[in-house]
Amino acid sequence: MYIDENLIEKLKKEQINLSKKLKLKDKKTLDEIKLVAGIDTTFTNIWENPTTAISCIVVLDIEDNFKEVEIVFAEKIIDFPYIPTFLAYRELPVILETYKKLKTKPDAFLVDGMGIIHPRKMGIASHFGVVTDEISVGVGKSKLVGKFEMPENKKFSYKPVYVDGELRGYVVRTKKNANPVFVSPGNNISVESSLKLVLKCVDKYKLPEPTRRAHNYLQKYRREKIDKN
DNA sequence: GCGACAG
DNA sequence: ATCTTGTCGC
Repeated sequence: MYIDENLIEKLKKEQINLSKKLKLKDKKTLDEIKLVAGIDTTFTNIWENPTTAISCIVVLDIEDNFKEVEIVFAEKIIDFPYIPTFLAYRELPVILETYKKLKTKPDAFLVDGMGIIHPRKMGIASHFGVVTDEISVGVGKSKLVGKFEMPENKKFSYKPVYVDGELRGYVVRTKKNANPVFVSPGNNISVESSLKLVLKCVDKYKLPEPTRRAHNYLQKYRREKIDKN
């Protein structure tokens, strides 16, 4: 699919409209959030377009040693390239298909990528949250936009991230000697609570458990699929 | 004008 | 995001 400047402008307007539906207040208190889902996406071949996207959602009970409650996958052929600030247009379609397969109703979703740490507050976690009206949080592994200082090299230290002079999220050191992750609200949650929720989901590794497991299951799924062909 | 730019 | 084993360092 070829993207011209007109389409980009149209999508920008769409993001701005969607951002008006954002709710950055806590829909639930932290104590009410027990089932947390992690969402991740991979591709069979990232160089070709169209290509097959595979998505996984893992639901964990964070009050029961991150016990796995449900795991679902979905595949979908996608034909939209990766363009910074428009990630949702590439990955959201598969994610929504996966989301439809869930039998359980998680209290919140951790999406890999940004929430409101985005030029128009419409990172993929926010886009997902607005479309589904779920509680969502963005957890990204690298910077998209924003001004911040590096947190100290100590587990759980963090620094604020500002975009347009506004506090949009935090850079968080989830593990010592590992690069920090970028945490921001997707939808239906505040900046402060999104940080606290992610901290509650961190175990021994850099990535919060829901996201980490979704990622691991995807790698397994992907290589088994490729072995067959 | 130039560099930066989630996955 | 993916191709890939061992290896160096905290």
